[in-house]
Order: sequence, then C-alpha cells, then structure tokens
Amino acid sequence: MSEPRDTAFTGEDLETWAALATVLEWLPPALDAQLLRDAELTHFEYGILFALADAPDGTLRMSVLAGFANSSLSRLSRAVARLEKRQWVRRAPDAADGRYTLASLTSAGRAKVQQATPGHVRTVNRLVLEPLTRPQARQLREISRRIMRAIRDDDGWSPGTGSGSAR
Amino acid sequence: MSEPRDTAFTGEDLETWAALATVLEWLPPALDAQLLRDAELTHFEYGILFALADAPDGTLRMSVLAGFANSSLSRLSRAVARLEKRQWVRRAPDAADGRYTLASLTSAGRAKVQQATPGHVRTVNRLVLEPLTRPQARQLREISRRIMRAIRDDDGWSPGTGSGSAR
DNA sequence: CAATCTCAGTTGACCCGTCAAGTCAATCCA
DNA sequence: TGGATTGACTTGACGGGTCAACTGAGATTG
Repeated sequence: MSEPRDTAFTGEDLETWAALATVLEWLPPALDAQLLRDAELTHFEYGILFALADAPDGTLRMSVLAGFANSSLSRLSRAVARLEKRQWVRRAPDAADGRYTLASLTSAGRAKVQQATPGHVRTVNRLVLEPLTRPQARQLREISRRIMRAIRDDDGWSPGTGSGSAR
Repeated sequence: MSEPRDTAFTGEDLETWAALATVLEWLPPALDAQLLRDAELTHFEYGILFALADAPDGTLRMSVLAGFANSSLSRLSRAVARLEKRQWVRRAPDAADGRYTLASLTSAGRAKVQQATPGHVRTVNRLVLEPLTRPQARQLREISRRIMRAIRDDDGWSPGTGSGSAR
C-alpha cells in the first residue's frame, strides 16, 4: 500500500512527517515559554545550570559543558556570560591549566535550578510523557534514537563544535 | 517499575525525554543545513514557497500563509520580504479589499521550489522515515499527534498569531 | 629558550526572530 | 458624513545565534 520512498511522499509518510514537523515547531517554544514564565530562564540556560548542578563542585570546563549542552562554544560563552551577569554562574581560568575556563554554579545558581526544576519536569510530563501510553513512550525512545543515529551518520554532520575548524 | 510522574523523572522517562530532546535539537538544523547547502533556503522559507506553489494561482493572503507556515505575521512579513528581494515572490494589495496583502509565487519562485523539493524529500526520508519500521512510523504519527494535542490544550498556548493581542 | 603551533574561549559583524508600536484600508456608528 | 474602531500587515528596537577573526596559555621544536 505504499510507494518507493524517494522524490515524493506517500500520503501516509506525508502525514507522519507533517505531524513530527509540527511537534518540532511547537514543543521547544512551549517548553521555553513555561521556563521563561516561571523562572525567567530559557531551556538552554536551564540546561547549563542543570548540568553544572550535577557536576562535582558544580564546576565544569566550558568545553565539557558545551558537550553536555549540545552547543557550540560561542553560543555557550554568550549564555554563560548572561548567567554570570545574573550571579548564577562564575567563570575562572583553570588554575591547573590556564587554557581552560571553569564555569561554577554559585549558591544562588544552585537555588535557582532547584526552584526551576519541579515546574519544568511537570511540564515535560504533561506535554510529552503523560499523553503517551507506556509502550508508546518506549517506542518514542527507540524512534528518537534511530533518528539521532541517522543524523549522526548522515554526513559527519553533528552539532557544531564551535566556530573554528577550517577543515 | 516506575514512579508517579511528578517532580522527578524515573530513569526510563528520563531517557525517553533525553532522546526526544536530542532529536528536537539536531533534526531542525540538519534539515536546514541540507536546504541551505543545496538551495540556499531555510526550511521556513522553503515552507512558504511550497505553500504558495500548492495554492491556486500561486497566490495566498499573508495571513492565510502565516497559518500554513505556523508563523507569526511579523516573522512571515520579514521572510517574504527576503524572498521578494530574491524575486521568488511578489506582494500586492488585494484589489478586492485593500486591507489584505496577496503574496504570489513568481515563475522563478516556482522553479525554485521544484528544484529544491527532491533533495529535501530525500533528506527527510533518509533522516526520519527510512530509519523507522512501518509500525514505528505509524506510532510516530500517533505519538506526535498526542503531543500536539497536549500542547494545544495546555493553556490555550498556540504558535503566536502575530504580535498585537493584549491579554 | 625563542619561534611556532595548537587549542579553548571570546568577540565583532551580521542575520533572524520577537515584541510593541506604527500605518492604513474598510467598517461602524452618532 | 466624519471620528473612532478593527484588523492586516509592517517596522524599529532589541535579544540571542552563527561564523570568522582574534587572544592568550601551554606544548613543540630547532
């Protein structure tokens, strides 16, 4: 009941893609909206604080943090600058090797994550997990992983490592 | 094997969410990258041209187009201005009612969509559809719809209709 | 022990999106 | 008929992201 997957979508595939595309478009803003409203934090900034909160001493090298946040170094640099201005993060050169920069959560920053987390978790549950049956959640995990793998294998494309890299 | 879904993720839910979050972060840039490389078009701009190409006379009111593109009117206005500068779209006030603006595909614009479509379709197939089994694709459609519904019902939140709208 | 290289991180220029304030045509009353 | 209103865009100011320099610390090498 369906055609070779190439230069045109079959009706079924088209609907699948349209549905996923809509989620891709709506979910991130919806998540951002909740965090912004309740904690004045973008999802990306929340992710930074959350990663730091889980790290020993609440401290991580910028480049490692960029890995956790799936972010280019330059994006991270600007985001951490914002968080620093709000006193939730501090930066200092690594005493052991001055090439690295260590980002650390302040205690105000730790308080912020703790305050922001429950609402965010509830939102993810409400918008993503609760609408699904258990088997669907399990499928979603597997589906997502397959798509991730496809993207990673596609052409060596992966989230920017930063800026440089002239090949 | 799992807990009440509230202030903390169970391991399983955490993995599901982490996997989906990664797709949310990687897939749109991957799609954009292909279109940008092969057609110098963002996914959003492509969507505009595509919607116009499907419309009678290749013409649509800006506000209707905004609906198709899931976009605020102001975002659309800027994007169409870019497409107009590249001669793929023309704008003119609706002769029948000067409050409306009609956006029309030029013939160069129609050629552009036709040239860009096959590569884009192939990319969506490669990154999303082909990695999945048929039942998974079907599940993904249902899962996406459930999430869409949850977002829409959440609090009346829906993609911005534009800017105005106090309240 | 300099000249060079490498690599982490920062920053300037620019692009795109949002929000809020215009603009302007049509319509609605008074 | 003319002054407010409504609704469809458009636009200025601004925030945040990317890319491509740039900076500066440590490793490498002659």
